[in-house]
Amino acid sequence: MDSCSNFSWNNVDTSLDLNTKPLLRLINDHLPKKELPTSNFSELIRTKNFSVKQENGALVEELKRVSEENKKLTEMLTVMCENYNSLRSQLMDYMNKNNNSDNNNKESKKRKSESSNNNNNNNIGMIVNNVSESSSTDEDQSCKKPAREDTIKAKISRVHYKTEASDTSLVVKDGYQWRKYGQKVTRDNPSPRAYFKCSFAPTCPVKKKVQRSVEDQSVLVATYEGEHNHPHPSQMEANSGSSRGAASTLQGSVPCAASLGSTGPTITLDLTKSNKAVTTKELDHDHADHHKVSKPRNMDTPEVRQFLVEQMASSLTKDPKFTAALAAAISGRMLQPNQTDKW
DNA sequence: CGCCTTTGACCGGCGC
DNA sequence: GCGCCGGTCAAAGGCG
Repeated sequence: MDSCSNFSWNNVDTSLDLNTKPLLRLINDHLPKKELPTSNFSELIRTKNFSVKQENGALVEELKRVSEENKKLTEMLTVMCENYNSLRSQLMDYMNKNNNSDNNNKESKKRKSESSNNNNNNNIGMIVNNVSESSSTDEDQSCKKPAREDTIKAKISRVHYKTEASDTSLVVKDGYQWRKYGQKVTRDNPSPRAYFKCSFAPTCPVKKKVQRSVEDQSVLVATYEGEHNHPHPSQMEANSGSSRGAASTLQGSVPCAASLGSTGPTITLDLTKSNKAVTTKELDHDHADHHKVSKPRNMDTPEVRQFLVEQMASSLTKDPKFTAALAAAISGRMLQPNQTDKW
């Protein structure tokens, strides 16, 4: 959240303007009309004067009541906006403190064994601090992950993959080729954690850990460490003459999508359908060199479209600029009902 | 035969 | 120093 998201509701006229115009129209409709024949005016005065005055008075009273209600609502909105701003500032302070403490923890806890791997990632220059609701286990471990002193921590991104609950494998089809080198049952999570290295290792230092979420067993939490120093397999194939440009668009975006959101890198991919649609057998027919690579053949499927739409919607809703602009637009619409035809 | 997964052993950091 | 724990290694076996 940056200054752009510092949307000040106080700058917006929170007056609700509760349909006072229709009310005035209603009053005018009940008021004596100019075109009344003057000859009948005195008679009309006698017959209708009392009822009109009575109705007029009632409408004026209602107008006063609505105005008071409008004022109260405006005050309530003002209070809410003030509370919102104060809460937001408190949240910002809290997050800043957490980030500082996390960085301190990461620097204090270090293991020698992986320092060399991190050397290869210094050029990445991107630290991802995840605030994920379903990955407290990894959260704790991320504090223990190695971080070289006076160097930038390796890029760590976490991706949530939605899979079928019946799918017991810890295979995440992210398009890259992985070699499993270990599996452990951790203390905080009864589900085993699988350790993968990129098949291009030791050239490529990227590792990933895959573990089912404690809260939702159908969600696979994949934690990526480092960044691939080689092209995405689908991109390699595209470069080598394969005419599947759309495939690289999607698949290459998966690891990178973690940095899409400005508020947090964690994304969730629903692979429930794609798991059925894409099998390794299909891929074997295409390229034996990448026989375990997940590679959707038809990138124009409804699932892919939905995924792209969700990704775009997710990135938009996570963008504070967008939400602020949306809030301002809605406020403007509420305050300017005459311009509704422009929507 | 080569590559992969499995799985028990081992390593190293950390807390007590 | 010891035990716990997460992470890694490497031998054995499976598979195409």
